[in-house]
Amino acid sequence: MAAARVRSGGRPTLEEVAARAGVGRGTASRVINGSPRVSAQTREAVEAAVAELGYVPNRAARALAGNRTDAIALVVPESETRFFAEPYFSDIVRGVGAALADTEMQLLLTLAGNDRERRRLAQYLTAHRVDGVLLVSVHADDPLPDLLEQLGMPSVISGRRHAAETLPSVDSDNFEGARAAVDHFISRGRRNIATITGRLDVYGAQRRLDGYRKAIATAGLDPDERLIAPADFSEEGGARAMRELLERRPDVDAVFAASDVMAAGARHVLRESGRRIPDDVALIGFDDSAVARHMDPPLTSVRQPIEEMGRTMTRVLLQEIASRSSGDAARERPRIVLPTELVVRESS
Amino acid sequence: MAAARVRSGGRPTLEEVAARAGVGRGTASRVINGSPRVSAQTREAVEAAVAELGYVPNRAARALAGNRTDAIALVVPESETRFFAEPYFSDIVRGVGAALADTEMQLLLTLAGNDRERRRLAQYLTAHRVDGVLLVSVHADDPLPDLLEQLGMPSVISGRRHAAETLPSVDSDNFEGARAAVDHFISRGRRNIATITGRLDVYGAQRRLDGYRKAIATAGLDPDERLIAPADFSEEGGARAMRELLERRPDVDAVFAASDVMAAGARHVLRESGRRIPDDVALIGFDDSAVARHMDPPLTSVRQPIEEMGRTMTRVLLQEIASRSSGDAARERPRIVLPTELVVRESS
DNA sequence: CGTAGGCTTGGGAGCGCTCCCAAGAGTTGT
DNA sequence: ACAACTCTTGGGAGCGCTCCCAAGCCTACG
Repeated sequence: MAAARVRSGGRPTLEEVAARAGVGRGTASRVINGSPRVSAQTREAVEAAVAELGYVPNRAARALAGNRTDAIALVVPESETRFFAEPYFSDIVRGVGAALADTEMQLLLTLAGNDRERRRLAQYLTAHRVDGVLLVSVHADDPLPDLLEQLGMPSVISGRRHAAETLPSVDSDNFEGARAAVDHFISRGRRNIATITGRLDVYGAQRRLDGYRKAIATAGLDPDERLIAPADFSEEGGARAMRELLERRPDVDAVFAASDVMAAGARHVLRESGRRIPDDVALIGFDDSAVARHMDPPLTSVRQPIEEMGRTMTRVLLQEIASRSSGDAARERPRIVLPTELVVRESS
Repeated sequence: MAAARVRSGGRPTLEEVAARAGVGRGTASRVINGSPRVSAQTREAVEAAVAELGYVPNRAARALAGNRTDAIALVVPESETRFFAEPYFSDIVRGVGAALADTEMQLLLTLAGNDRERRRLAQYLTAHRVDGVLLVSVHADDPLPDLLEQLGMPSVISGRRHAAETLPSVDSDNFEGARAAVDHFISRGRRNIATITGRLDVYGAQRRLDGYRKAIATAGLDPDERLIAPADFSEEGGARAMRELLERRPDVDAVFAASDVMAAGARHVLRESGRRIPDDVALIGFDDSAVARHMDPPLTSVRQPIEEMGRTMTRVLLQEIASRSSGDAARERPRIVLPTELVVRESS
């Protein structure tokens, strides 16, 4: 009878498991936490009791007694949720989820708005709510990372804020991705290669521009600054930048846009100007999002391993947490860069 | 000095706040939880102490003592994460986040895989991990909803499993959305209107088909079953269905696809067959996703208020939780349906 | 045969908070 | 002047678990 398994409305406690197994509370705890200091026989008895009672440890009690929460937070800037909506968000989450699957860790999702809110957030996160924090899509002047660092909260950042990032970070190889895109143009005979950049206060956007420049220089092409149009990652910004480009260098025959969405804006302007893609102007984007696959013609794009970034960030964070609690104070701060990949479609 | 604010490595406790304010622990607790049974003067003193010490209540202790967690879980079927990736996931999350913003509630993200995993999940969720559950994108035969219901866990489901949904639910008006799409075709003079359906074991897909049928019937058009092609929400399925349609009724002049992704597949086939959109065949999708905006030509689509669904689900859940704890056992199960909207673009 | 040391084991203390009872203070009514 | 209430307040008990100390048993060694 099911009723025999539970006391009045409650779920079984450790105490009950211990009683059922005929051992003490401490011993039962040891078994459940996988301590080696238990005899095989006792372990079996406790495990049987756990199974029979359907015992699941009470997280709150554990957290209170053990001074940890077995939870990590994924902090997403609210303003950019839509912006990064595309596959980004769900892919990151899938990666994080995968890395957490075999763990007891829970994932807390936190949408943080403005800077004031983020400052308060640091307080809350530190007040024993989570064991660690995953920071996604952080701006150069975000106060949160530094606050968390000061408060001693294990944290990992996706991308970086700048070249000298102090937090453990997991980034994709924006530089090489951009370079591969431009090299691809060059290998197909393009010579007047332009780029539309993202907001250059975002480190990744800067790196993409660096990669573009490097490829142009390596190929011995003329590094004309008029071929570089700054934008802001938006479709409209991409369109505007493309118009400038056409005006300054009507002979442009290839455009590397630092995001698929900007490429979509550029495509629109190119069409309006009567140019064919890829015949007259080749086009490459960045992100390999759904937009790229469904564009007409399908857009060649630089793929970032988003899901793997999520997985890697999580692994790094778990290590960070583990090393923190085992007292190795002076751990190396990992700074991981994952490779990007050029997905060639019909726009180039 | 910052060090003066904290004891050896720890954060301030209620006890310390009480001492600082010169009151008892119970009184401090009352102030922090907004009980009215405190004098204005005392309240002020405690609030000052809270501010000075930067006190933040310890969640674990609260959860343990209060037998609640102040957290709700958002359960997302892992297999469909990619499928529903589009705006869906992030929009739902944004809605949920917005509804939770003024609350102390935390959002737990749970990716659940297969049925076995979901069964275990019910155990875990019930073991005092969360106060309530938000179920997103649930199949008709998912064991989780019933389990949660049996276990007495407050839950809200997005969409429904079938017409006789027993859980509180928030759905969009699939029926009217489909009807509006078909009416739009009719008002523009289309007569041979086909539909590509989603998996019909998904209630929403069934309702979209019902709406299509209703519109056809109301307009007095010939309800030819050959104009109905079943698919599975995938791009490839959409393409296959479109091929069948063209074979059975080459004179088709309008297609309502039950998802944008299927519409993209259909578009491909229509192009291949030499038909122009919308001149020869008009096309409407469902979801109003990024794919729709970037398709060529931009796709007319039925927009669902996803973010609002997230917000509403959350509100309903919070009410459910509140009523549960205040003991109104026999509460009405809300079943909310939010309106959809036809976003007209160039494909129709 | 005595003692040191290794394994297991039981259970006390305590994590920080909420709940609730009882006591003190102040009011009102008779 | 006293009983009957109401409003505040303090603090004990206890939520379920982990940590850790001490005790009980054995085995091994001098």
